[in-house]
Amino acid sequence: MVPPNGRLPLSRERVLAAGLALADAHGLESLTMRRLGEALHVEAMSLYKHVANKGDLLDGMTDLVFAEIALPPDGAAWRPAMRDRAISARAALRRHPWATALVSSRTSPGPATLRHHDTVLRTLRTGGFSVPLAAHAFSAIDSYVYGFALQEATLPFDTAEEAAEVAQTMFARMAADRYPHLTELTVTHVLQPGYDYGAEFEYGLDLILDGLERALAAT
Amino acid sequence: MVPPNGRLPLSRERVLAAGLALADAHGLESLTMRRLGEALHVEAMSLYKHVANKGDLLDGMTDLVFAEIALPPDGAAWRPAMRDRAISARAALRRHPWATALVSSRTSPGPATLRHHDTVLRTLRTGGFSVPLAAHAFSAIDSYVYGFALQEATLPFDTAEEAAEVAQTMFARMAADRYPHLTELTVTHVLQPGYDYGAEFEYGLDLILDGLERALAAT
DNA sequence: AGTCCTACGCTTACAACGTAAGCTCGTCAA
DNA sequence: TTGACGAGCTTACGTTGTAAGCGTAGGACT
Repeated sequence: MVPPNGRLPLSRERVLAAGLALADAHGLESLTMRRLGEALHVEAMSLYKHVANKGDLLDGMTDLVFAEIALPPDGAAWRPAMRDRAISARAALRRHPWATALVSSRTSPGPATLRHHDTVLRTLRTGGFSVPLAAHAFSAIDSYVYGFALQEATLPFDTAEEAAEVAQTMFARMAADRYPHLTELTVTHVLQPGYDYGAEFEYGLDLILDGLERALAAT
Repeated sequence: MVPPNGRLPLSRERVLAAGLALADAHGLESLTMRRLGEALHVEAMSLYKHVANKGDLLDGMTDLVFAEIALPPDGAAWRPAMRDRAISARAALRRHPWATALVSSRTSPGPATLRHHDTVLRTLRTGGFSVPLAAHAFSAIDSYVYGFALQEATLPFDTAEEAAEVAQTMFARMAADRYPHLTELTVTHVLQPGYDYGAEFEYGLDLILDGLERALAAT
């Protein structure tokens, strides 16, 4: 099993994991076949023995991210289940910001992705949702989660200090009084100590869950 | 003004517009500097007289898409204003599917983008929203719109017939009974004649607006 | 009229990318 | 012992973004 020469052999899993690590560390744009090979102490072309092409690599990485999302246990109540899964999904997309952009460009879902969606639907259906209402719920929640992750990934800062710095240079460039309300929001809210954009997530999520609960009750 | 030789001169506007047209017609991945030059009957390097680099080009194109979104008129009631603008935004992102992915990778907003955001905030504030509640509303609606557009852009089909075809090959590959609820949803709902994923958009949107209205009333 | 400057488009060149084609060589079954 | 197989390597090609510098036409000024 273990080869007598020093290094353990490549495998699809090792390639995907290394790709994920590289994208996490230095961004998706710096994930090239040559650099990925380097990280694995292998020539670029050797990767093609385990991955059909770069698209296949990205598909596999995307599926790995989906596999990190916690799935609701069998028989869980729909509302906490949806809430937990949405929070878990956002956390996964936040750990791997490049993945949000990939979701849009890669069209063929992997097994973890399919399993994920199927479990969500099961939870809704056993929670009393009709098929059309389950479709509504699924679409609304997923759109919100992806969209939030997309915006979060776009923010060019992670900490409050960085935010302040960015806002500073932004306003310097844009003549603050041309966008008075944007300025107001930034100065009196976003730049306040303790502000955390991530906290917005649960507010909007609960807005949607409230609405779905009402819609379900009206059935 | 008009040069004596045949062709009218390049300009940043012409370059951006041609880029947008090319991306619309053949997808973002086929937008290369050489092809863009060809479309304008110019060599690739000439474009750099009007655009700093490809990133600048993409930023400009993104801002053009934002400029297509209808802004609420002064003094409009917040709820119809938010509704119309969300619908208009989705329509613009649907016309230019590549733009949704760009929003995530491009960090520096253009003037149309800033103006757009500022107008939205103005409408909310004059509608009675406090700054924090306006932030909540802004974040929730925008996340939903982008997320929906992202999912819509991912769908590998445009018409119901194409959808049926795609579903067919997908299920053939994935052993239908491994994902029973996904199968149920697809067969009894998505593949029904007249199904239109786009219709889901307004359902989720109204869910959010209902919630915001309630939150505002509770102030 | 002659001179110069400035824009703008063109040419050439290069490093980095994804990947096709074919090679090498260690491992193991027969 | 042999022969096949498969993982990793080498080489090579076309395409990409863009740096550097050239040519030239038109307008401004003397």
